[in-house]
Amino acid sequence: MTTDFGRPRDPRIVGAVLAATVELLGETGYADLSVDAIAKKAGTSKPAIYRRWSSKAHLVHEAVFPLGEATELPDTGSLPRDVRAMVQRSAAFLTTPAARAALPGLVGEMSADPTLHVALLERFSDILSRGLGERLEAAVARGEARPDATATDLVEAVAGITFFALLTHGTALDDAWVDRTATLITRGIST
Amino acid sequence: MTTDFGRPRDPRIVGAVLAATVELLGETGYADLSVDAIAKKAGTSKPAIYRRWSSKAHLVHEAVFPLGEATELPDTGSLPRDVRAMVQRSAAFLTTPAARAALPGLVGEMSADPTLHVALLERFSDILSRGLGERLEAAVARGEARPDATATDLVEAVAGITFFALLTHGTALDDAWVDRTATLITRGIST
Amino acid sequence: MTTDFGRPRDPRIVGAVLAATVELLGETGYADLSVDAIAKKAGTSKPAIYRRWSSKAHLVHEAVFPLGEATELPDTGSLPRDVRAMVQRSAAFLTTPAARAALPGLVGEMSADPTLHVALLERFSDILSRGLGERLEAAVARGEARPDATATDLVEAVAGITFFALLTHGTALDDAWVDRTATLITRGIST
Amino acid sequence: MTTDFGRPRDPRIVGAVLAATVELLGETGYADLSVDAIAKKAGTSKPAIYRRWSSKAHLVHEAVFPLGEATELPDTGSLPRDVRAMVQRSAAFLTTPAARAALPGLVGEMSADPTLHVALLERFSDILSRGLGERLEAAVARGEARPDATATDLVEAVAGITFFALLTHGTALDDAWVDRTATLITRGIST
DNA sequence: GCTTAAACGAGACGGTACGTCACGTCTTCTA
DNA sequence: TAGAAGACGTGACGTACCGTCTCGTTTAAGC
Repeated sequence: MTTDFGRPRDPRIVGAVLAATVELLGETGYADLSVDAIAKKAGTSKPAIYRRWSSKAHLVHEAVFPLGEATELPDTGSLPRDVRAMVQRSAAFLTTPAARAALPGLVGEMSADPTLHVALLERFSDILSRGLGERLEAAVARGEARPDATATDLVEAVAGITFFALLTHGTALDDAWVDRTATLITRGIST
Repeated sequence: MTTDFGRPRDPRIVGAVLAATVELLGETGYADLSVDAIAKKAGTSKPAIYRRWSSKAHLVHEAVFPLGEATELPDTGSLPRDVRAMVQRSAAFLTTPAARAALPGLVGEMSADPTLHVALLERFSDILSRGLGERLEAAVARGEARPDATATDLVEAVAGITFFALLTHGTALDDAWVDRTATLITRGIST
Repeated sequence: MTTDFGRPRDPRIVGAVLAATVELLGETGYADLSVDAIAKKAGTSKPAIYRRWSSKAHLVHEAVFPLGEATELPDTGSLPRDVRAMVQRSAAFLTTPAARAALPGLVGEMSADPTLHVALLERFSDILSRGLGERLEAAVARGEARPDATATDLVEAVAGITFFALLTHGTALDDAWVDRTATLITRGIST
Repeated sequence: MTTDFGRPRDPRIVGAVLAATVELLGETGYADLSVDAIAKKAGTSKPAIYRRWSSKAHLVHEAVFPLGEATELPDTGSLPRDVRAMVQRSAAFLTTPAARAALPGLVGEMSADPTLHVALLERFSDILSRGLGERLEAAVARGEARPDATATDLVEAVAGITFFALLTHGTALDDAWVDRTATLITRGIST
């Protein structure tokens, strides 16, 4: 319940802090990322940051997975192509330097902070599965997918495999990997 | 590079510390787990612990994923049954109270400590994929699996999906989940 | 080089910490004095202490030999009385429970920390020899003291003998001791 | 109560350890002197050291102030010369590199260890005041010293002033200092 | 020559304190 | 009231040294 009185918040601070966070994540990793350092790099102060985000984890979460990142997945009219697009987006999305550095740390803090847990999963599924339900239903109607395949399972498969691959492979996830993974999942839910 | 000289390490300490770690993980979670508390509960001292493990993360990793946990997966002679057994083991294994509490934290520290990264992945793949290569080749020979399906892909699918499900679902992973997931993966690598 | 920005240091902490230090010194001695215990007793924290003093020794030094303890020695107009007053003060000063407990330990740390060395000597000579030079010159002018007697020698004699007596005698230094010592030193620098 | 059985103690160890202690004291000072380092430098082990000395302080005490160091002070037949000899010896004795490094530390541990307290004072007075009583009586008989001057006072003066000078001056105590100090003390106890 | 027992080196042990770090909050002054 | 600055309490970190103990090995004296 913000009041209309008093000095308004400096609108540039949000952007500067998010940018500084992304930069520092790329340079030093999540563990060595201190709020003091972010504040310094953003040219602002710790209280200004905590006025906007309730914890370091929430800040990082928003910096790495910005709102409005996701658009509706293009409807290709074919299940295999749809799945491939999903895997593609998932991989592209998690292999940003900042995401690579931040994700494990965020996951680590999820268990301690239910708020973050919820926020992170929502953001995730928003990005990954926007409009997925209808598309899957259509595929089932076309006879391409099994009727018992759920959107949840599909997201679980795409996100889980991508995340694990991220932890395992030192390298980026190339097109060959995307192809193989998309094939596996597509067949997994096909009739 | 152990010497034969000097007082030998007290053989009871390793066990007591690992047990204390598992207990405390169940009680308090990874973030609130202090080495002092472990030492106290195990009836030993912080230096004695740091003589054996190079960091808290290494200790937890060994406590939660004990060596020799894994045995060869039973060869059922059928790919679907083999995959189901894998998923079953993977789920059973990660839903221990200690594992649930520790895994996110460990993953978080992996990025900061390459040593831990290696150790964790080795432990993981040892437990999950012991003898998997041969089994997959046999399945290919029987015409049950696609020739281009690799053991790595399989492990990635099983471990990734399980891990992600663990983060997502608050509850345990029941038989129905195991069935659905095993089906998805089996079809995914089938001919 | 104090800034005018930021939250100012809580002015009560310095006093509370110094008082707690003196109390604990009386109770437990220098060796068993921990910074944690001081912080607890003073109702503050270790970092707050280390913000103000660079080491335990510096803190103890300031607690035991507070600034402003010394006032100008009363000018009695007679060398014997002046010297007796000095010895008196020196003895009173070093036989405080806190001083008895702390001095040997501080002396022990002087060799390791040049900063402390300087600080301790300055504090000492400030307390003992404030205004001593003029008094000695006057005594020389009156023919009571030898012209070659220096203030340094006088301080060395008073402080050294007192300190050594403190180490040697278990008991306090009584008036008889003060008399004997003052006599020795007075004669020592007399014509 | 040592038995005659068993392997006899290696006679070279005592010497090697004392020598190593003196060397290390000169190099690193008392605070940075660890028993491990002494053992290593002496080519022996910690238990072998603790078999011979009950603590680090006792070892250092014996290393720095070896028994049999003192001989009877030469009887010059004149109080001034006797006192000068005493001051001379006291200064020579405490300005060894090892003594300079060790003394403050030892004094610091005296308060915590009564055994050491006694041992140190005995060693000190043995070295400084061997045969002093008779000499002082003779001086009194000759009318050179006041009848109420005690040997204790004399030792206190010599040792105290020297010790304090040691702490204060960075430099060695030269002949001029010895002269001035001897004069002060001699007059102090003269008729 | 065999036995015995203590000394030996190496190094692990419990204990305890050290000084440092980052968190998220709070308090001052200034704009 | 927001902002920068920076101190606050909390609580854990990993390290260091103490003096003791436990190994397996060596060394002499006594039988």
